[in-house]
Amino acid sequence: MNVGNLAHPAEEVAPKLLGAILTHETPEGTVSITITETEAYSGTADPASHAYRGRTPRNAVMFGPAGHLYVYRSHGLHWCANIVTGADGIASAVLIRAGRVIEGEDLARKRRGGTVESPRLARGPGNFCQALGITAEHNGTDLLTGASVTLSEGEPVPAALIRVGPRVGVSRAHDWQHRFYLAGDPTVSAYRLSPRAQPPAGA
DNA sequence: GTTTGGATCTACT
DNA sequence: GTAGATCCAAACT
Repeated sequence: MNVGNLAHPAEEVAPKLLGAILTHETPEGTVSITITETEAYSGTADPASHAYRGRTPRNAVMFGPAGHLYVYRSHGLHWCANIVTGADGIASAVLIRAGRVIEGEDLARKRRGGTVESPRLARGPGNFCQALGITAEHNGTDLLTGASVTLSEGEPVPAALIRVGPRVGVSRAHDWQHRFYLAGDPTVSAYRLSPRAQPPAGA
């Protein structure tokens, strides 16, 4: 994974991020997680995107250059991490929904409370951030300039294992085929639709 | 200044 | 399966 690859629309970058590795180095230790599930939030035309209503102080990072980390708090409790993609000025980002811990599992489990099964350590956006130790202070971090959080290329993922599906947990445009995940991976959650999601037409 | 809604997760029934 | 926890930011009056 490199800057060139990231400077494309989120829906193009999202599948390429599968198999990539996010590493967070802290005084406590290092945790590395292979990304197994992503979701694309594509510009101001996406009703579910934070950038839908234009640039605001909170989502300003999304409008910046690719390769930065956009962290925000959801429901007052959880942190969600996005990797900003697209050219500078284009609000495009990929939400990291799930991953598999490949290094520092003990530390990740400790952050999650100590009694979490391995496949669950980084399952779900909030849990992913918790396991990796991502908080608001990492918002705006440049993943490509040697900060504590870095993005690196993992083992190539067979294209046949990459699946596309509707987005989960969003209240609008949840049927956009912008969710990408590795087929059969135990760390990928089979989440229900958001309670606020609009029911399918005709249901 | 006030209100409302949200890209979630966990626990309990 | 269902409800609750819990905080911030954007939009509106």
